[in-house]
Amino acid sequence: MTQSDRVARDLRERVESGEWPTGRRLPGEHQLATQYGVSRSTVRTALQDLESRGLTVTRHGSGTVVVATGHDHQADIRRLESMTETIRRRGLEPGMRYRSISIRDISKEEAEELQLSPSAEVVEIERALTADAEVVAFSYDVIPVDHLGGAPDPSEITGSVFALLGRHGHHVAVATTELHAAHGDDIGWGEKPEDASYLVLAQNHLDGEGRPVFLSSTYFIEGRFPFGLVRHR
Amino acid sequence: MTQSDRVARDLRERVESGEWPTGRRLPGEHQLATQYGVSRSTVRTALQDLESRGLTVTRHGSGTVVVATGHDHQADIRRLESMTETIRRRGLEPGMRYRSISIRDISKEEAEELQLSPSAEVVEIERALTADAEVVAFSYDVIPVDHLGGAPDPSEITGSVFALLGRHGHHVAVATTELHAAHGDDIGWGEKPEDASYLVLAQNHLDGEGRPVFLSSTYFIEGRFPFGLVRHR
DNA sequence: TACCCCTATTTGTCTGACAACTACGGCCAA
DNA sequence: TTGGCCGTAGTTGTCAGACAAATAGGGGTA
Repeated sequence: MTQSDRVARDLRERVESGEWPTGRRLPGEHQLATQYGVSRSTVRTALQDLESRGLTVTRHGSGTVVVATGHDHQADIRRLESMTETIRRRGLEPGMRYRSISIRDISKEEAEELQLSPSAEVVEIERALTADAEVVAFSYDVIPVDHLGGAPDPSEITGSVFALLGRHGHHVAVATTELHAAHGDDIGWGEKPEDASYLVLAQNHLDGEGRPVFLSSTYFIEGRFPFGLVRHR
Repeated sequence: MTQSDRVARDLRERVESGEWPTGRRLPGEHQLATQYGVSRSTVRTALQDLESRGLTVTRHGSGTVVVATGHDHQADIRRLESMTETIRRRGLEPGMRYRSISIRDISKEEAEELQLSPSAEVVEIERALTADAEVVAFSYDVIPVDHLGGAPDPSEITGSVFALLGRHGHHVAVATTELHAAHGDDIGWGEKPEDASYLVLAQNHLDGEGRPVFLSSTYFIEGRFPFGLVRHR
């Protein structure tokens, strides 16, 4: 956690709290620097973070104005975090219902995406994600057995896959994601809405050096988990 | 277009071209600065741009490593641009088929989102977006009449809504977006796939000072227009 | 009223320096 | 041999001060 991270986080919270409403100009960089007791370059780094999130727009000679105060009740789809974190952030109690944990041979496509030998083995986890005991998504995770130090004990697999892999030294940094929409009775299991639509996130999770860590496909039940983002030029 | 923008664009192109494959470390900031003939702070600004797009990860004391070379055939959903630009960027010929252009009273929800009086009037445009003559999405745009300087001549409404509003002094800077999934026969019209799923972008476009400019809901036919992004911590 | 110009303010860039962190190799002891 | 400690070189983070470039606003003039 660097200085500019701290300043950026504080500024984000102040913007999201509405201290400066939409359209208002923020104090100048020099003023913010003296207020926070840091240099102007540190403030500039923090302000670039806000702009990259689409909260502000900075223009040469003019200043930094707030264009969006952020979306409290929506999950920012650009932000990568475990589903557990995302649900808890919204004030709900996360939970999971496992359907199956199995070990099988890797498929050809998976081997290519994970940059593994076609003879490798993977753990496939099928589970439903719940928020306050209501199912919000169905998730299929594909984890190389080698990344877990051999065939795992099923009892070891609880909670966040991020945390599980972190215990084995694989720390997820980014995820390349494809967005899709789907519907049909062949999606999900158990109690689920009639004729639901699903927002699908097909993801390949990478560590800090770009090495593939694991794959996941998550089917969010439409209406139960709004996703939002701020797009910008 | 600033110096750091130029450096950032060039670095992006080099990363996307595969000059440094995934996992490779970029040259140090000092080296890049001398190569580009700019200061290190300018290079840092450019590198922060790459990181904010999820292409790289920079760590204190270690360096900047490429974690994703970018997705050529996918549209980056974080990037706000007109559909015309997005389609052309993929090497396809964009087109539009208008279904209706009508003027009606604003709804209560729309008035709130656009921060307008409940008695204002809006132009509603229904149209299909095509790429190489194939329909890829159905779009519903809602534009305040006042932003067009009074009731528009229907012949004036051609091409990008962004360009249309730009001619009237309203320049879109960001868009707050909700993501949804949908399906059903009541979506779209004319020739369309049987029982298709749709990825829905419900957007509120804002200008450089955070003022609402116009609303749009776009229904992308699943499979015809892949959206991607890089999520990161 | 419209236009121009000047000025104060603000962001963009530069230079040089030091602090903080990381990776790596060598060394030593078990 | 193996494991851990330590020093060193290289890298990013932060600092200070300065000037360049762009913008916004006020005042004067035609």
